[in-house]
Amino acid sequence: MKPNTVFKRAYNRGLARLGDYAIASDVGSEPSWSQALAVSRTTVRAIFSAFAAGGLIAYDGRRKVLLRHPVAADYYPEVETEQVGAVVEKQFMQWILHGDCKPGQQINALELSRQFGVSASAMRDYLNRFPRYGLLERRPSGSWVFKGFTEDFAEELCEVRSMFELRSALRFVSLADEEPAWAELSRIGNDHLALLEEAESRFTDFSALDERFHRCINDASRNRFIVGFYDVISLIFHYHYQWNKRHERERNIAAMREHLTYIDALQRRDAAAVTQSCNAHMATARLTLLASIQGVRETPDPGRAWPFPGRLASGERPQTRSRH
Amino acid sequence: MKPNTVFKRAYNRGLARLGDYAIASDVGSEPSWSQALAVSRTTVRAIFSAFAAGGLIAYDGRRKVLLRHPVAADYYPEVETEQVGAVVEKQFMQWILHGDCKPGQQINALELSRQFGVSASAMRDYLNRFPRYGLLERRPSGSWVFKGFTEDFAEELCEVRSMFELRSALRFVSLADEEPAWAELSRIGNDHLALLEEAESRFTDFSALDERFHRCINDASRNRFIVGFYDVISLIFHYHYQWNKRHERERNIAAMREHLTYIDALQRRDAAAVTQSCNAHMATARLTLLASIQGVRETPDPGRAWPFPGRLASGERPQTRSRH
DNA sequence: TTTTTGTTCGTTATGGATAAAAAACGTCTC
DNA sequence: GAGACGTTTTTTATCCATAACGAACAAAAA
Repeated sequence: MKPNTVFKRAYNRGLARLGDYAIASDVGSEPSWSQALAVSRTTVRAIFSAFAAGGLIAYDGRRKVLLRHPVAADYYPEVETEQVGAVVEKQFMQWILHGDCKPGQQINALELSRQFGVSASAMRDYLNRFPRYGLLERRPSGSWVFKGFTEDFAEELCEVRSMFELRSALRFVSLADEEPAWAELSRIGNDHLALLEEAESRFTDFSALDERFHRCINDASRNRFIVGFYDVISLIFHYHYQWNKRHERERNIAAMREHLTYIDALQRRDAAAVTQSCNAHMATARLTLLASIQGVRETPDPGRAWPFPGRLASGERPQTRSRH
Repeated sequence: MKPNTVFKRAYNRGLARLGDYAIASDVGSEPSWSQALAVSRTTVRAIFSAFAAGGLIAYDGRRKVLLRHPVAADYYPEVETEQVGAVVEKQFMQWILHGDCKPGQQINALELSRQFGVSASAMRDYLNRFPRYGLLERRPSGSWVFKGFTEDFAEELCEVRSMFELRSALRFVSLADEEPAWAELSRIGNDHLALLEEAESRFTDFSALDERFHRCINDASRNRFIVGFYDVISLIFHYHYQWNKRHERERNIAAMREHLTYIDALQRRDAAAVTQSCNAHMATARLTLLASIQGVRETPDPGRAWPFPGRLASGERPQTRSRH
């Protein structure tokens, strides 16, 4: 049956929100919470009931007054707040990128579902949604074949990416001055400068900035297929880089420099310079991705099981792979 | 539970195959039938059991001898041989294309499933597979929004199609002589000539030929994203033209002429001519699709003249996008 | 030995059940 | 009367059951 992860996640966020109120004060109406937590009022009512049962609030006629502030023990464990779909996605991407499966290999959905600890239906559901990425293919018999996160895949991905990005960038140049994209681009440029200043300490924030930048450009295409394709890029890069931290700092700094050149060309509306800087950046991204794949594929140190912790223990280094 | 449509379809094909045998002769082994009907031996055994139960064959030790030839009443109705997925797709595309559904409208999956006479699970399953076409979008709440088969959609589709097709065509030109694609292109060219000869009577066959031609070109890209994108094109065109037979003959003849020019340019490996003929054809295809959409959406005026010339009338600008 | 058949087991496609969540609809209060 | 609340109705997420289908294997026949 349907899991109440929506409730639990909203409940946790609701606990945090209780901190904004003083003891004995009214915490506000159900609709306002519905809006704030982005869930239906039905769920808000369930949360309030739980708050009341836990002695956090008390009903006083129509008012709901805060009795005490929440403590750590009030929260649901993080792990219980994940949707099955998200769990499957995470596990599946790990399975793919960790690379126990060879290109062309048939996928046993049932065994995978057991391995991931989800039902066969959930697995099927996920696989159904996945094939648009071109990594999976459906056999006529109904089973699935993993096409492989190969160099070919990366090459083809990058080829289309380059086409789309250049097209979008050139269209960006012809946007009217009052388009909000210009302001966003300007902000992104400033954020690059700020991040470069602190590159030593905060360079991992680059990933989010990178996505923001390229989405900003791709959005200018006003083409749902181009914009949608960036979801694939985003997914692949997101997961891939998560397991390839090698030379991350140098890589990111170089990418930021390229971005700045690129942004400058856009702002000058210099089509030739945009073309050049865009192509240059795409070429770098391609090389990075390819190198990254080889890094995963090569020398799989068999002595080391992949240390997928359910949750990283504190003090544990996040996501390093010592074989690099 | 799982429907036995595979069995029924194979059974019908098996009945037809029984006609090849003489009364009282051995109809052959299970493996040979498994191969011929492209189903597993398990299914063949089920079919043979049904044949025996229906008095069509009799087991004589290890031999299976034909008792009588099948008659019309032996066949399962065609309708029962369709997979649920196929039924949903057909109904859904029909609903979209002639439908009263407006762009941006929320889709009620449960009601649709009732309307189509399938289970909610099947509907959900289908919707999960569908969104890659960019026509549907998932709301965070889990429901679906129909983005609309609008002119914008068609424009964006055609834009990407043009990019991909040109890229593929230019790569086609650089294929080595011994690549089988050249032979296929040559056959396709001949089939065009043959079809033009009989255009009066067989012009509906053009649809299949058109797909074969463009797939042949797109395959040259050797890029799974480009090749995969043609599935979207194919689906849209397939279903759309099915309900827009207006001016079909003129449309098809014009397209075939353009194809022949295009093919000739490819065979001469003349990149400039390829670029020109490809772009011209893409522009025509775009106009055809747009007109076709308007034909569905607007008052279907059967008397109206075909509003798009096979070749662009002089002075008409190709590929204008009024919103830029 | 090679092919065919009987049998068993594992996997997939679909429908159905159920609790969660959202939406809709009144009623009530300030 | 606008917004808040209580209640009912509808829709969704997930799991499960089951028959269909496929694949592998052993025994039997050619």
